[in-house]
Amino acid sequence: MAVQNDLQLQETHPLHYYEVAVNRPLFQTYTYASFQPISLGCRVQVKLGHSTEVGIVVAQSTKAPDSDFTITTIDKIIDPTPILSAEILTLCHWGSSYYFQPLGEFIFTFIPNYLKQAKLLESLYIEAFEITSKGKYAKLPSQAIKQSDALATIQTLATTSNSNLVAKTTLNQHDIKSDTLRQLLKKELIQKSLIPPYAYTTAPTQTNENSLTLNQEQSDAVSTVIKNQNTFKSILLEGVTGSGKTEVYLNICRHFLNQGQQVLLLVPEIGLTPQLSERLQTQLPYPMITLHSDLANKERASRWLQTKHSTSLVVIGTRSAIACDLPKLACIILDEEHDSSFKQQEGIRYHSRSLAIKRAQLKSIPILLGSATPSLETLTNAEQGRYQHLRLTKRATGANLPEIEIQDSSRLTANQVFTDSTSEAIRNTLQKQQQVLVFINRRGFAPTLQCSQCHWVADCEHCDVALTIHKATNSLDCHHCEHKQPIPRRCPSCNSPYMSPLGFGTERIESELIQHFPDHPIIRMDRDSTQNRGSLEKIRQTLLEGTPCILVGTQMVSKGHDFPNLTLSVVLNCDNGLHNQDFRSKEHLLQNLIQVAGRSGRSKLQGQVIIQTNYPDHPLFVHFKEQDFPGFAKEELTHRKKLGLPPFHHQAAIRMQSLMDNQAFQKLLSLEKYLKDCVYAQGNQNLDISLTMPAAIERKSNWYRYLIVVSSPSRKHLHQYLNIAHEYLLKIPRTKKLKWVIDVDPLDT
DNA sequence: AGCACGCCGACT
DNA sequence: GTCGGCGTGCTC
Repeated sequence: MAVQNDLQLQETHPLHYYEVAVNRPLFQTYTYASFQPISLGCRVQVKLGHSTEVGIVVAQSTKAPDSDFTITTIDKIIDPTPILSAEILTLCHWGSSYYFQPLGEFIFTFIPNYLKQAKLLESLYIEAFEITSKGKYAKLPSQAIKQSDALATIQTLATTSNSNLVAKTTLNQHDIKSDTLRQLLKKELIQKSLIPPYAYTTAPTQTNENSLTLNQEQSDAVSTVIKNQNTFKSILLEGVTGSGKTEVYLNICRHFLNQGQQVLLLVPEIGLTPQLSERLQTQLPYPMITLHSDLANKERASRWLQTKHSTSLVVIGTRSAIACDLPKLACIILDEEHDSSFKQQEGIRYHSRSLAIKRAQLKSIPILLGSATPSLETLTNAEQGRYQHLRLTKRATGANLPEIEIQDSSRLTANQVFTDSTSEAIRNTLQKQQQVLVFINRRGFAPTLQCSQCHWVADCEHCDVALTIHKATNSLDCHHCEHKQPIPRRCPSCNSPYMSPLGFGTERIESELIQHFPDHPIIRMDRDSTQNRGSLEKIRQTLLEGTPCILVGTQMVSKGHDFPNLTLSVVLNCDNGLHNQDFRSKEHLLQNLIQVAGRSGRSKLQGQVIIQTNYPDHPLFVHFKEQDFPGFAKEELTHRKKLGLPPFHHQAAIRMQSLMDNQAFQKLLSLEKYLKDCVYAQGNQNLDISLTMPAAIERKSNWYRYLIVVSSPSRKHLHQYLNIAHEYLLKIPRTKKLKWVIDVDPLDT
């Protein structure tokens, strides 16, 4: 072992060794030397291979490396103070090994893009001062008026704000000169830190504490969480739509904030509506930070760095906010815990719910999982006593359950959208000056373009899917890759001019509605219509005004919004959720339907829900009509238990894809054989290894995709075998033509 | 993931 | 003879 730099000059300084993780798919960390001690969690710049990388110091090396390679020194220490706390580092270590993701990449998924470069945060950080313990009781000579004034000012500002740290700019505004501060620093009466600017914490605003009085169930929920203060405890809050979960969250937040502590509120991707943050903001006289995906880079970084500097703080964020630094974290709340957007499906795969629970455990704090329709995993955890199960059974707002009607759509012709009775209901609602929601989980005009003569269908040339017709752009778009093409005039197969759209998407529903209800505004809300910044907000404002109108949209309409004058929800085309091969599709469909139903009649007005289906007798609708999610869950769980499916068996998918159709399949086959041999050799009956099979869409962007599903009732056994599989996979290099990934707790197999 | 190295085939 | 495509292996 040798150190590259000149040791002679540095001899008096001890050499430190650190493990550094970089943002690359490497399943190990690398050891670097430093003449200066560095805190764990700081960013550093290091040479790796032939390039320069930003890395995170994740550990102190326990031993000086004994092999014969040359250790290089760290080029530069980027951060004066860690950007990741020890707690977050521990969480990332756990997550990285639980999910079989490279530590560096895992850590970097939580770091804002702005901080992924080596740029020092000079533009972001500002100087701040706080009084030292020595400074608190210091007696200054009577002629040092400026210094004692300065101390007094810092003291006052510190007590009126929520932090001991007072920004230098603030002090300058109070006529305190830099020179005075320097003298106080020299006497160690104050100390200096670099902190991110405070501009992004919303200042405590006007208090509006005339909160609604809670009913018994609600206040029980609040007190259960408070009672478990400083204890690791998972609590499921199962509250029917409108039962006032938000009030519960609010009161929990208020309690902990009053104590000068912090609360982390995680919400689904599109659930982070201004509505929710406004509500919390006006009800809690404390600062709040929201972290969502479409913030400008710099602003996001600024907010992210800010969270650790403010006591009495609520952070509201999506998935990745689980790893923001909150030293005074007292409680985690995971709203809509069943929502699948908490699971990252691309790139680094992890589930925020699992990380949140792990974090609560590491920190010994309670975690509240809220939902009207809990995931069967969470329900089972509650059932088996691992989580406490609380229920909110009463609609707190006083609104009644919506009237639910299942309409048989099997006799409609191919070009008919609504049954007569549905049209009638829409007309009536508009006549009553109320609003209608039409929900269809498919964007575009129609999902297929077909030749009426020879039944040729326009398929994507890169994927095994049909192209979607988009009238707005007058093109055929693939929803699985970037491919777009013009709509052909004639059939490329038989030259017939009769090409017709098959099926319905939001665009087509919109145009149908415009024909049928020309006197009312039709508003479309899907990914295509909300691409511009602010367009979502504009739609929301229109709906809040209460003008009678029809809102047509995908999934995105069903989350988080609260429009008091919306009284009718119509659900179209949910039938593939009934018969999908994915075992979770029924669970997800019912969760979705109940959520959509919850959109109508949220105020005093009676709500109404119409489902149009070709299978009106499907048992799922019986549960839906009675809003009986627990009943459904019970049946479904019996079924899952019988089949050895989650949550009774834990699963992992080993996914492999290649640009050549055979490669990934062949390599997976040999892994399958290897794993089966291992299981056989050890005589383990506790593990099930599936056959190598094609993914639901076998070819996507020209990648041929296959998977093996490994499952076991024992988490320990599953991971034991995943470790074996992982060892094997590490010998198969991931190249430009072949990729693999282990997907622990997959949501789609 | 980058990047270099090295092996092969093509082309002034 | 050399330019460059791509498969392979390494990064403290």
